[in-house]
Amino acid sequence: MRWTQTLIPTLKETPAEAEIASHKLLLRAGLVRKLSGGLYTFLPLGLRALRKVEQIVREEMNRAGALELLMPALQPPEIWEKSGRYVTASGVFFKVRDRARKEWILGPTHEEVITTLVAGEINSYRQMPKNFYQIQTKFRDEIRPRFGLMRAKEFIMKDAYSFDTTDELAQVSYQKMYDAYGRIFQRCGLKAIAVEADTGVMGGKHSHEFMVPAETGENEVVYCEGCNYSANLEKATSRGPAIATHKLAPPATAPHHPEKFATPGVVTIEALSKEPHNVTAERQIKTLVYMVDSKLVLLLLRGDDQLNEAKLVATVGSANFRPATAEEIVAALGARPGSLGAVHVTKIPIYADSLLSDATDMTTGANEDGFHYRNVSITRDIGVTHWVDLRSVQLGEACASCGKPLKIQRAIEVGHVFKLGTKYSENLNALFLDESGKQQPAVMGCYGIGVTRTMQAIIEQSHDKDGIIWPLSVAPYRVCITPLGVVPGSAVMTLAEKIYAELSEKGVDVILDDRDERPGVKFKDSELVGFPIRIGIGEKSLAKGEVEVKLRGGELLPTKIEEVVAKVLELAKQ
RNA sequence: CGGAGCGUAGCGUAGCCUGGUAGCGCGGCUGGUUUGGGACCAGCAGGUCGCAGGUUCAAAUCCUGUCGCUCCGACCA
Repeated sequence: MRWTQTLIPTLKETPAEAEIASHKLLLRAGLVRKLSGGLYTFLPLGLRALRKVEQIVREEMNRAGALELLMPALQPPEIWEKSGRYVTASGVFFKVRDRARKEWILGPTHEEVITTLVAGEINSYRQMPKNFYQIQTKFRDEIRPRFGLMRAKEFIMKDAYSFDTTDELAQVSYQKMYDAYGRIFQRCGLKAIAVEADTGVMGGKHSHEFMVPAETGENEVVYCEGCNYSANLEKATSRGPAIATHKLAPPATAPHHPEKFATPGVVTIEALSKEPHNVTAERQIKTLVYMVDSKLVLLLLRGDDQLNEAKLVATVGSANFRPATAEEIVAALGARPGSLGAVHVTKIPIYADSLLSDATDMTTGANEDGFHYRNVSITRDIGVTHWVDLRSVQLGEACASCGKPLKIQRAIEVGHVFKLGTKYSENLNALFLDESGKQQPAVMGCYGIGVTRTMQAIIEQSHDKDGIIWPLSVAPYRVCITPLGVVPGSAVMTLAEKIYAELSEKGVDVILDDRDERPGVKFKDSELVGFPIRIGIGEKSLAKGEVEVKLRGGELLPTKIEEVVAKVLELAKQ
C-alpha cells in the first residue's frame, strides 16, 4: 500500500474525549473514529489490525476443533423467554420493531440461538462433542460506554459454544478452549493471565477470565506469587485478615449479655474507633440493609471489611438488589444508618460473613439513634440465618492455598470461559439420545473473546511516549518504507520502489510512505502508528551504500542495500 | 439511572464571571523558500458559539428546558 492512496488521518493533538493511552492512540494514529458514544468506525489501518487479531482467533479456534458458523444478529424474543433471560438480561437489550410492530432483539450474546440450532440438528451422542463459534458484532445497551473500544455499545466478539454428552467430556471441551485462549493472547503479543471468575448473569458453575494487567483496567485481580492462585476480586477468597476475629476473647469480668452505651453523634465505624470510645474497626460489626427482590435483608460484616456485591449476588441468587433507603431502614429497624445492628432482630433474614462466626466481645449499633451495644457475642446475641462469604479480600491477606501474602492488580478482561451445565439445553430442549437410548440434555460451555477490546488492550499494554508499538503478529503493516525524498526517478525513490516491490512480492505487509513530507513528519507518524519495522532511505545513508532498518522497539540497524530485503524478510517472519 | 464536569471551524482551545467587533494554535488550500526528527514566509478558505425558548435596545456571555460528550458508581467481551 502507498500511504498517499489510503487514509491515515494522524493527529498531533489528542481529542479531548480520550482519557486513557490506548484510546488516545487509537484516535491519534488514525485507526478509528467515533460516530457516537460507544460507536466507532474502523478506518483502513484499524481494520487491518482488527482482522489480524480475528485471524489469530480463527486459526486457534479451528486448531482446537471448533467449527465456524455465523448466526443472525437479529433475534426473536421468544427464545429469550424460553431460557428465562428475557427478564434477567433485559437491561442490556437493544430492541427494534418491524413493520408489524413485532419486537426483535439485537443479539448481546448467542446462547439462545446456538442452543435452538443444536436442539434441531443434534439428536444423538454420536454427533458430539461439538463446538461452534462465530466472530460477529454484538449489541449491548451499556449503561456507560467508555474508553473507546473497551466498553462499546456495538463490538466484535468471538463467541464459542460447546456441547457434550457428560460433565467429564464438557470439562475436556472447556480445557481445550482454556488452552486455545492462552495461545491466542500469546500470539497477539499480550501478557494475559487466567483467573477464577464469578459467573454473573451468564449462570453456570465455573468460569475463568483472561485478564491483561493494566492500571486502566476495570477489574481487580487477586493473585499469589507463592502458588498459582489468581481470581477476580469479585470471587477471591483468603485465609482472612491479619487480625483474626476469633482471637478477641472477652474480658473475664464481662457480663453474659450485650451492654448498651450512649454514642451520641457517632454514625461511622471510623468515629467509633476514635476517642472516647476507642473500639477498633475489627471489633465492630458493620450492619448493612439491602433490598433484595423487594425484600429487606441484613448483611453483617466485620467493621474493617467491604461488602463484595458479586458475592452477594451469588449468595442470594438475584442481581435485583440495592441498598435500602433511609426511610425503609427507619421503618424496619427504628433507627437511622449509623446506629444499626442485628441484636434481637428476628423478622429479617440475617446474612453474616463467615469471618464473624465465632466473634465475641463485638460492638454494634443498638437500633436506637445514638446508642451501641458492646460485649456482643454473635452466636449468643444475633439470630444469624445464613453464614456466607460476603467480604472482599484485601491486599496482603494470606493466600488460602499457600499462605503467602496476596497481591492485587488492575486488569482488562479480554476473554471469559464458562462451564454452563444444562441450563440452556434444558430450557431450549437441546436433548440427545445416549447409548442406552435415554434422552438427556447436552452439557454446555460458552467462551467469549472481545476482539475489538483485545485490539485496544494490545495498544494499552504496548506503547511508549511516541505511539503504538505493534507486535508483528497484529501490526496493520509489518514494514514501513520511509524514503526521505519522493522525487520520481531519484536514487532514493527508485530504491524505495524496488524494495517495496520485492517485499510485496514476497508477501510481506508493507506500506510505502510516498508523501511529500519532511523527514520529521514521516518519522513521527511511523512511530505514532507503530509499524514494527521501518526502512529509512535517504541520500546520506545511500552514499554509504546503506539503508536504515529501524525496529519500533529500539534498535537501529544500518544495512547494506543488497542485503535489506533478506534482512527484513528475516525480521518480519513470525 | 445517581453524582461531577464540559459543549465555540476537522482537532486543541481563548473569550463567558463583568452582555455590545467571535480570537489563537494545529490541520486544509494557493504561491514561494526549505528538505535526516512534527520547517519558514505571504495569502486564502472554514463558525446559525450543540439545540429550543426566555430576559434585553443588544446574548457565545444571563435564565429555563433539552440533546450530546467525558469522568466516578452499578453492568460486561
